Amino acid sequence: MSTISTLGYALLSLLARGELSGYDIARQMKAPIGYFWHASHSQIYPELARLERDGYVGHQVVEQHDRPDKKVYSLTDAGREALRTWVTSPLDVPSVRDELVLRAFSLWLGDRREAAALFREHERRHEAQLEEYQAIEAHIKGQSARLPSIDSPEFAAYATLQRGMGYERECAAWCRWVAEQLEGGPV
Amino acid sequence: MSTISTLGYALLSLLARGELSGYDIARQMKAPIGYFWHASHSQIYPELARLERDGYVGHQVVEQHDRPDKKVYSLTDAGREALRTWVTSPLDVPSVRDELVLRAFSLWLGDRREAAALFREHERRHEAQLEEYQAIEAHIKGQSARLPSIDSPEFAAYATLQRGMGYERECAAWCRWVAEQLEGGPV
DNA sequence: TCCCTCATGTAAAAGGTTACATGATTTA
DNA sequence: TAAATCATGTAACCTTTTACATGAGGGA
Repeated sequence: MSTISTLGYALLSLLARGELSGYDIARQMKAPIGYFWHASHSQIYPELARLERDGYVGHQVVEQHDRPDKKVYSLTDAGREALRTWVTSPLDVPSVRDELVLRAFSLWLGDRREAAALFREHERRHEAQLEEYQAIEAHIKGQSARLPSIDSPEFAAYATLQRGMGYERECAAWCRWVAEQLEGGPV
Repeated sequence: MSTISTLGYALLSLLARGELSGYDIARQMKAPIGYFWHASHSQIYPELARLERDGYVGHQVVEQHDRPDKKVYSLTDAGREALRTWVTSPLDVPSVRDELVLRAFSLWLGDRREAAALFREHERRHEAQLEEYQAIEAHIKGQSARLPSIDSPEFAAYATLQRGMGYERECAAWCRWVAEQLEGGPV
């Protein structure tokens, strides 16, 4: 049944929660999962075709009168099984690529004020993203006092949200610390 | 003078601290900068050739008797200037790709115990990496009571180290939280 | 009338990983 | 004798980004 790329699993992950068209998937790739695995439609459409060819998904054409017809994809049993075993299979820690950290490594060469402005701006952006996540969390907590069951897709989404909040909080804190050093240091 | 890729700037960042051969750079790409921008020798050698063609670096052949001769690269004025302006130029927040978070999104499908084991293992790895960073920090702090000057390459390296520690701490904490949820939840 | 949303694709280019290729010296 | 280190490269492949391409319907 040939191997599936990580992108392929990302698509299966979304389809495991319900039927979606390629266009729907492209939209879902913005939040919350897209913050940890982004893909654009030019990657999604060919990957769906590949998954279908290999028997992991199937599709039905849904005719629409006021808008273009669409292909609605759903998981096959093989697709669901592949996804299930992938979740707990061995995984190496990923190699991170963050250009801002790379720039920090050459901070001593750049203009002090410009550098401070850059880090302050990134601090702001990470804080804005954090607030977005916190609003989603508030919405979830508003619906029920306790966390969703561990076996539910809702808990899984909540877990990725927690990671998102932790990530943004840490990025913002680091940017702030760097900016403070740049602003407070000797002239 | 044509554009430089992020990888190119990564190489310039290292050369700004001193002359290095391609082989040296490949080794440096393991720590501390490599944790935020990795590259293997098959990328490094062609990129150095490109940077030289475009006038950002130059090289001298150093003959050695007991080991192979090497090409030692150094920055040109143009290379140093390009690096300097790059540090503070506008930058979009990067899109993150983390397969473990992607897997968490499908946690509800997988075996509970296997999932807990996976997250415990990643917790351990991130903690091990954190300890490695802390050892480097201890070494730096052992040399001098106060932080290195903001204008120094040492401060810049210290700043990336801080980011590394924050990153690993946050990853480990999240993995631990997920594992605890999986282990403590109802059967 | 112009732009946005819905909807699906292809193609070219850039970036990154893995494998191929060579060869001397040192260490276990 | 086998493996690791030093040293430099190329080639094939996979992934990702950006641009090209089309077309209907709705709202400002």
